[in-house]
Amino acid sequence: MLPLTKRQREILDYLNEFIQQHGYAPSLEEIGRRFNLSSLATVHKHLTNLQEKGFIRRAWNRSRSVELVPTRAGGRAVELPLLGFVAAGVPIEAVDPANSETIAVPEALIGKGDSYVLRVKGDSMIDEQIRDGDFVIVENRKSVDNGEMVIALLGGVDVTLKKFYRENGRVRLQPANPAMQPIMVGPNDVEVQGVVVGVMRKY
Amino acid sequence: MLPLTKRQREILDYLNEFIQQHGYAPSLEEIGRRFNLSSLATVHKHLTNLQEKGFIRRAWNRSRSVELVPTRAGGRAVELPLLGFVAAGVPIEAVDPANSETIAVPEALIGKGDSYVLRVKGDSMIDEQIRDGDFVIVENRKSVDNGEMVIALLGGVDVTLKKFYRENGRVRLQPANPAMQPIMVGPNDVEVQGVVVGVMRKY
DNA sequence: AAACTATATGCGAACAGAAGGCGAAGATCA
DNA sequence: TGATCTTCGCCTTCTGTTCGCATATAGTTT
Repeated sequence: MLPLTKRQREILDYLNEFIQQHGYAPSLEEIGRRFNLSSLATVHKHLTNLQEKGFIRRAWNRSRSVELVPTRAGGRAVELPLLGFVAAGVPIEAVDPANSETIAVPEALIGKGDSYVLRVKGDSMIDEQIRDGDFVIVENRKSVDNGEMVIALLGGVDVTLKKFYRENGRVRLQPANPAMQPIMVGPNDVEVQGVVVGVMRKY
Repeated sequence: MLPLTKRQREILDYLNEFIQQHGYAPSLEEIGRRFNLSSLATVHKHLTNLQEKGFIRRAWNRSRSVELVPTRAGGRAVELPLLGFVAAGVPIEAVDPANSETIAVPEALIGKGDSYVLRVKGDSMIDEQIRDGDFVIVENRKSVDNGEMVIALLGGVDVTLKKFYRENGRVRLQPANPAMQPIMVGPNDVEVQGVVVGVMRKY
């Protein structure tokens, strides 16, 4: 779908609005009146251009036969930084934040605060329906509720993806893979770097 | 994709912002004004460089024909229709397509053809890391490779989410839940309505 | 350190083609 | 028949392209 010029965009927007409002397309004369065009030829040429660029369809020589082609552009989404990988027991392979990649994430999947995205390496969370290669959206906050999935910094070194439980003054970090053991630590040995609020996967 | 200079980055960001805001690309003159460049030749050369480095596309000698090339992992997002629910053995609770909801999906998760989104009901695909409540992005195509996950129409009635295998001239529809049995049918009893190309989940 | 080279950045002017516009006449549809 | 769409020729304005020239800037070689 080719890019539009300013005028073409204005006209397309008008078509959109008109059809939305009336349920049928405007006539050439109506379009022309809206834009103070005295010649229908001008309007006709515009429609032809819009058609060639793939934004509308028209039946030949039919009144008000303009149809909008669904545009599938620009939803509400945010570009979040893709900071690197996370795996059980391995530090994040940090990417230089300056020229890091970003990835578009639907706003619906994002929490309130700052967020970023990590790519999952390995199957440590397989029983939580997170697999190798998935993108996890992480909200940057320290406060965690029991059972939430967190990015945890262990002893200042290892960064892992685990479920978080407070138990008798200690903290249990629970992998979701039956082949792996939970980790019990004191509350001071673990620092929560963020909470997983969403997951995306591409096949 | 080659690294950008400071100036090139500034200009690319401006293009991004302008297109986002107006729905069409700026003219050379507008770009020049924004950066206090008195010569269009300068702007033109910048665009040429951006194009050679692979960040934009341009049609030759066409007005406002700059297009942003989606970056590797990032890109933009698209509003796809949220058509309803899908579960094992229960038809899609179809929503009127005219005034259906939409949901923003990163372009990176979407296939080539038309796509839509369904919400998963039940845990029939739990072993494929798809759980109750997940959003699956479905590409609208009939051709399936072995092992792909499909939206299948059975006997013209039931719509289910299953993995698809061709075996000895028959078709096996495999749920990914050990508590459920695979379904064997003839190739004419099953119609593939689409292929799952992505998953999104919100906690 | 100095010389060199390639690239990026910048200017202004001349030019060519695309986009936008006009009016009139003809063609179709309902 | 009346409402609409199509086509044609011609014009103006907008916009992109090219050319020659000049100055930074960074990396390489001597």
